[in-house]
Amino acid sequence: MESSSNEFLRGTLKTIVLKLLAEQGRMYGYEITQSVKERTNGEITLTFGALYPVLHKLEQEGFLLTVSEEVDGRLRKYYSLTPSGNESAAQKVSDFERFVEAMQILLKPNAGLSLNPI
Amino acid sequence: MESSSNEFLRGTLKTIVLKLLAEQGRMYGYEITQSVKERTNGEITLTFGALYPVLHKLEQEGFLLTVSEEVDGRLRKYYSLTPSGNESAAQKVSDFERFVEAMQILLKPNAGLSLNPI
DNA sequence: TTTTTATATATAAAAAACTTATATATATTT
DNA sequence: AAATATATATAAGTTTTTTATATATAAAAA
Repeated sequence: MESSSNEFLRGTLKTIVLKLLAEQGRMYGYEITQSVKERTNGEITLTFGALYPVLHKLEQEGFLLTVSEEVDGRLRKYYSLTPSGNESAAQKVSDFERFVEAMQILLKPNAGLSLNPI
Repeated sequence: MESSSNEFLRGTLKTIVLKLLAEQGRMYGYEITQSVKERTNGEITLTFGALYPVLHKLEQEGFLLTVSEEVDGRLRKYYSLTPSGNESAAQKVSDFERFVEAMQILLKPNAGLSLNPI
């Protein structure tokens, strides 16, 4: 099964959200999912069930501010970073880069691996 | 708090274990934790509470075989890959590489980020 | 000689994260 | 009129991971 959902996404959701907001200034939930999908050509897909709890948690932690606006009769909730949210964004991105470097050490091509052995 | 434990490790545990076994042939649990710690200079640390359930799950799924051996009066449980475990290892490593590429698109340096703003 | 550290596996309880399903509602397209 | 796209959100359930605990031997240090 495992659907199209990516197991590696676990633990990176906050990082993605913080970084996008740092870059874009403000975004609403639906916009975040669409942006991630488009920019990664569908490779990474955020589900609403995962995204909204993360947004609420980040807000609780003091990393996000929200402003609700009515657009075309629908309510939109814009999220933007607080100063500590901005710090956290930069920190998490650099933490992720370090983690990936460590993973590359472990996963670099070596003996023993072959997807299609003869 | 968040200890030394890495949030990004979530979702990559199976991949690490499968890849190490693909490379080393066979390893025991303790050896896996030590190997990961040494090779990543302490950047990635696997806890036993996380590792053993993963090993047992991979065994259940038919990816691992175990052989117990007594060494110096202590019991050691060696894990090695089945053919499908070997396939899974290669698959997961390449899935991870794809995921990282997608993440790099999202996290690449752009406007809005500064860890130490003036 | 006793305690601590290193080696070695494992489970249980609890917390956290994530998936899947569901609810609600408007606007646009077919 | 129905389906699709836009928009936010919660609840139930599952999975994953953390933290704590249990057990045991060997070697090193105090």
